[in-house]
Amino acid sequence: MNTKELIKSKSLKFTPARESLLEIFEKLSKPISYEDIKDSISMDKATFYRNMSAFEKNGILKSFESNDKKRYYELSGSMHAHLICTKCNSIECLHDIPQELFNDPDIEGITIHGKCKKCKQEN
Amino acid sequence: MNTKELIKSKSLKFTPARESLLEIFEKLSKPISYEDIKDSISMDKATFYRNMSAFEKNGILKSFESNDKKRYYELSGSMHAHLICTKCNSIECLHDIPQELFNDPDIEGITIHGKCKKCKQEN
DNA sequence: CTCTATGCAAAAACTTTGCAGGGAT
DNA sequence: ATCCCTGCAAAGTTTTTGCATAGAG
Repeated sequence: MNTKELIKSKSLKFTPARESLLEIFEKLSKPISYEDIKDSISMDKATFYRNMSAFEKNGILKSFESNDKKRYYELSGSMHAHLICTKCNSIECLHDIPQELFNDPDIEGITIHGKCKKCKQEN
Repeated sequence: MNTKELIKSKSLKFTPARESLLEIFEKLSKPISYEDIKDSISMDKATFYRNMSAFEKNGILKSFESNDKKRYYELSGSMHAHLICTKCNSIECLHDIPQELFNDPDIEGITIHGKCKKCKQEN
């Protein structure tokens, strides 16, 4: 299903703003905050957040709050854990976390707090 | 080590504000936000946050950002995971998480996202 | 044509900072 | 007496809301 079909399948209107947002999410495939992409999208922050909200409500995206007080959004497809660096606040997707953990239907997400590779070296 | 000794061991001044804060943390032993206790402490929010910061810098407390955009603080003693409810944002300490996970010195904290007991029933 | 989406500006929610006065050691 | 701590008010940061206009279906 392409971007247009995905959007229309949720009875949402297909607009340039929404198309560009989903393309960015598919291309980067990592959690993204408004701050991360505000310079590469040409839309007001209200539009960004309202679309995030619409996408999340329709199951296209999921989101979480990081340690830097920003909300991060990502496509809701793959189940994986996140590592949030306790020093630099960077976010890394952990695709090699024991998949059994996610077999528990009660677990919707896992976040590990620790140092990222870069900050670990600098210690 | 009592409250006074703990504070002085960090070369911090022992004040009524700090004493009452640590007593609350010891009594409740769960993650606490400013909102949670603002009515039961008689101190300005600036004092609360500045003391949280001082305690955290000295290893007395640790903190994390929850899904409700509030920062939660707790005593840094025990290693346990947290369950943050994806529906009501309540926070629960999970003391029965496989302790092996915490043997990895790189793991400083674990957060599980899912429904709390109460919200699970209501589904 | 109708209803949703967008931009702009203002508000909201939580935390931090500046400054002057007060208190611990 | 010296610094650190505190309260108050103002500013900072991120996200949300109100309202008028534009655009999708």
